[in-house]
Amino acid sequence: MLSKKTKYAFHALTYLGKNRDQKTVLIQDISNEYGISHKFLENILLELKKAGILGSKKGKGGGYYLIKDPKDVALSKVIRLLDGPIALLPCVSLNYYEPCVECKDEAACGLNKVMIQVRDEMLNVLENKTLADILDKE
Amino acid sequence: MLSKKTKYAFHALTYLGKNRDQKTVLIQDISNEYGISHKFLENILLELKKAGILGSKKGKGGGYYLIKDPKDVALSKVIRLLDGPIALLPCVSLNYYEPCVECKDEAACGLNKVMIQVRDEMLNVLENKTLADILDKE
DNA sequence: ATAAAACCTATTTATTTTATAGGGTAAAAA
DNA sequence: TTTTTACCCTATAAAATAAATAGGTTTTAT
Repeated sequence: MLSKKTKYAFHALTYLGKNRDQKTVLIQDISNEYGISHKFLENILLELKKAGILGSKKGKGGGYYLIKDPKDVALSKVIRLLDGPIALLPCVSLNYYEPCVECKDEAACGLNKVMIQVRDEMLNVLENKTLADILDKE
Repeated sequence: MLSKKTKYAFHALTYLGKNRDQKTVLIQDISNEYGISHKFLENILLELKKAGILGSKKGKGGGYYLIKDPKDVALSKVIRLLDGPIALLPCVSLNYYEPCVECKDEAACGLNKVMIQVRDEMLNVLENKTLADILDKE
């Protein structure tokens, strides 16, 4: 399951995507819209900014805005940023690989092979679908 | 990510599948093989038994054994049993559905639609691959 | 100057996962 | 029939992670 952090990130991105006509959007507006704690959302937006997805402007009249084209924001990127690995096992993660401690021989692990398949099927959707696809349907 | 519980369940099932020639296998043997706490594993095997995947025999010479044909144990069943939902959002879970609290209109949610796709791709593997597929590769 | 807003770091609280404890119960061997 | 063996069950504790909060700092428009 995705964490609330990731879910909130998607909500925020959706909101910002819908309001691209505005120069900036306040954290407050987004947290009001979805009933998310202001401070919690603040941390999330900061991460999205550090990742180069959002831009911001400080001071009066400031706020956040989408810096990337929605079609260039893959869903996988957002999930990895806030939640970490997409794969179901650390030993098949592309971005957060770790061997399974109890596994003697990864090459001979049947579970490993199936989970690679699952990962690839997930990525097939999550790498190709973007924020633009979400916005389309709203 | 799958929990350790689920991972251990797969290890145990693999071990039992490999040793189907024996009448029974001791918890101790499995926990030794993978370095899993005896008591923790005990709980997991019990759940697998309640779900009709394993059988057991009490008393001296007792232990656990596979009651189902490995090809009839879908990976999805094991995951749902120990971990719960496979879907990435509660609002797209087939077996553990719950609406997202912050979501006003599920039918108009773009994220919902994409996550249904992800779920279906995952299930396409996890429902069709079974314990037999894992055993094959070991 | 002042007010408004993002920025930053740390801490606390809550929840979930993992593990442990300790006995109860059934079955089989001797 | 006694004893051993190992499953069965419930409750609790410890650890890890996720979620939320706190309080100050910096920047900018007016």
